[in-house]
Amino acid sequence: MMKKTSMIRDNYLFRRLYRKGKVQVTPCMAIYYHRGGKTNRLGITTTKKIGTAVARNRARRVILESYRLLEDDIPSGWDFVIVARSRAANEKMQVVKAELEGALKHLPGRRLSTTGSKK
RNA sequence: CGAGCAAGCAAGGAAACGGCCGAAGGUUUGAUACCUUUGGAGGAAAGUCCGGGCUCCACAGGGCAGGAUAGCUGCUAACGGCAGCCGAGGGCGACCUCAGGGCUAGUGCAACAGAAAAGAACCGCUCUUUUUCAAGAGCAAGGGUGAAAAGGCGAGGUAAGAGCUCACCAGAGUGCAGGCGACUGCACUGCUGUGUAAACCCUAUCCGGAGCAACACCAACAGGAGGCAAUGCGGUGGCCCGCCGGGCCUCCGACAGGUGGCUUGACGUCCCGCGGCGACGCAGGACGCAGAUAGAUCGUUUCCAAAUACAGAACCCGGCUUAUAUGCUUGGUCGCAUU
RNA sequence: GCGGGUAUGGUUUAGUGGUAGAACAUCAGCUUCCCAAGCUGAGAGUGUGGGUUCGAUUCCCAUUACCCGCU
Repeated sequence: MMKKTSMIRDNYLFRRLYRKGKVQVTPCMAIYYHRGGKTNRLGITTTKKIGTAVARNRARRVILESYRLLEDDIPSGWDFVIVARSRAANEKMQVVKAELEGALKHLPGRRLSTTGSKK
């Protein structure tokens, strides 16, 4: 069933992902991902560049909801940090969800094959 | 009907499915997880410009320095806020705006132009002497400069002039009357060197410092090197005193987790009564009550013509300022038309 | 959340009420066969909106943007 999304809260985890993780960039966000524990963990960063507190809250909510709807289809064992870009606050939730889905489609293939070549 | 003025309100709603945070209750567990019920952002939550509560430092003490305010009377816990009134300015008017004390306490500044920017005389005017040039005396009306020129304007007066005299006007002083007061009215006195205090300053009143990352508690921790020192160091803040504490500073290293504070309070909304022009005060009743800690109110679909602006509590409250789509309400004013 | 600061030509900066100055850069001319360097000259600026004042970069208020410190 729907289980609770576990969140990344500690700063050192964010720093590790920024340093060691791989990046996938879409118009609305930048996704950092790295191998983690048994369950998937998610962190969301909304910087002041996005806008006011209302815009930051909306970007965070939209990304969290997109992730929540896709969570069952994502292979486990990854940590994610999603950095919202300035368009995320204005887009509808379906757009963000489609972008996230498209970006994470690479994950299983990347996990099976050992090729680390970036596109 | 048009234009304009003032005051005020709302700040989407409904349904279905799914999701987030808190509280209470229940089941369960080694941690916890699940279920039910219930509550869950704003008029500015914003900017942090003022004021207060609260906490710690001596329950806050003395002095200096510094800062804030600036018509009067009140309201308030307090205020730089608000109300009423006074004065000045603007508008035909409804009404609006004003840091609105003191340059006859002192000091300073007033570029350029101009004779002169504060106890003024360049061009001038008049009289006397003199053939003339010029010299002496008197005057401040006229000229031009400037943002500002020695009260304004007219008449009398004079050698020429001048508040020298007079009427009106502006200001100042004195007296009387009214008002709690700011101030207003009347009379008298020729009393009249400008502006600037958002220049220094003076006067009056007020202000101790820091801020919930305050502060308190629990858990954990490891110390080493160098330097200074009882006329010293810290609490304590710009300085001195006073009080309290007890060695202090620099570098390297280690730790850097949790709980409380945390929301019931000068509380808000509605109804009603009394006092007050009003701000507001007093009294009664009913209802309501976010408390997170990477930080919660949303996502999708449908309907309502459309629902979209500015924007998200972070210790709390009273103001101010700034941003704001759309839709309304009420009361004055002016103009036109009709009766 | 709390506290503090800055804004001046394209860039780095002076300027304590009276015409806003300098350096580098840009442009034009001279010099050179050409370029560079050098010399001469020109253009270009007070974040925004109000207020005080005769007059504001300067003083006061508001606002915008940016920067810094405190876990």
